[in-house]
Amino acid sequence: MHPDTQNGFRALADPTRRDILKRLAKGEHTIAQLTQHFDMTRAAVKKHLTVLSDGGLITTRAAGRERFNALNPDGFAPMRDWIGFFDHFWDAQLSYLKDAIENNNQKDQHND
Amino acid sequence: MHPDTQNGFRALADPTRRDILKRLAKGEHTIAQLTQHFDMTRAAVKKHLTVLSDGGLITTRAAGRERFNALNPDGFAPMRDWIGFFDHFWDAQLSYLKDAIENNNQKDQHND
DNA sequence: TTGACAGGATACCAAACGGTATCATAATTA
DNA sequence: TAATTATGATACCGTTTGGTATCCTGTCAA
Repeated sequence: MHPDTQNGFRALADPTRRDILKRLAKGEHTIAQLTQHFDMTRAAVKKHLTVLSDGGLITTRAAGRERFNALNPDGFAPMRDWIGFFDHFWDAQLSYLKDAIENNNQKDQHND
Repeated sequence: MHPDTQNGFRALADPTRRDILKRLAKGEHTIAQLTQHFDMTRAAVKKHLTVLSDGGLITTRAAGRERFNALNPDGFAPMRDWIGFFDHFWDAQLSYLKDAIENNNQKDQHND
């Protein structure tokens, strides 16, 4: 369905990258700005940004020698949809639980 | 917030594991049954099931010498919630777009 | 009780991953 | 122009990961 599901989930699997996304949610950041918040080199942050870009979760806007990285909210759709598939099973489990409770009420009468 | 976010996202980052979850959505499976559908050994499938279990996405029920693996729909909540945080920014982008369109309508009047 | 069958555990391997160090390039600025 | 600044690219390194092969344990059936 969504071709970027794999790259998207891969991008979300690392805590540093999830942290980067949360920071980008507050606004655009250059690599240098992001690096200030992490205990790693600029090159390492750059690698994370590449993975996030491959996953379609961020976009980059060049301005002079700076490159502003920004959130791409649309990029979350494949993962949101994939996980959403299982919402149905959560509902199913709920109704199963409801049935179980009702059955228990009946079963209580003959102590089973 | 959710302690299992890391293990959950890690579990979802592999296509074989996502495939396993889709198959478990159809009902319980033993390791041997799952292995039939994949081009890998039972030991490899077992490793994937361990990762899925660490992520809280499946549960296991023992019956004799068989062990039935089942979906744990509740386990998806941490990832669903984490991604859900960014729904707000999608809305924000939409309203930004709406504003941009409205501004463009005004701007059209002086061709800017 | 002895096989056969389902699964667990571990050692091992190649590839991918997260990170650093280093060098190269383009754009500001003194 | 020369120095500085912001970034990109790449080689390299230790660890993790996905996979196999192998052996061990527990359960069912002759």
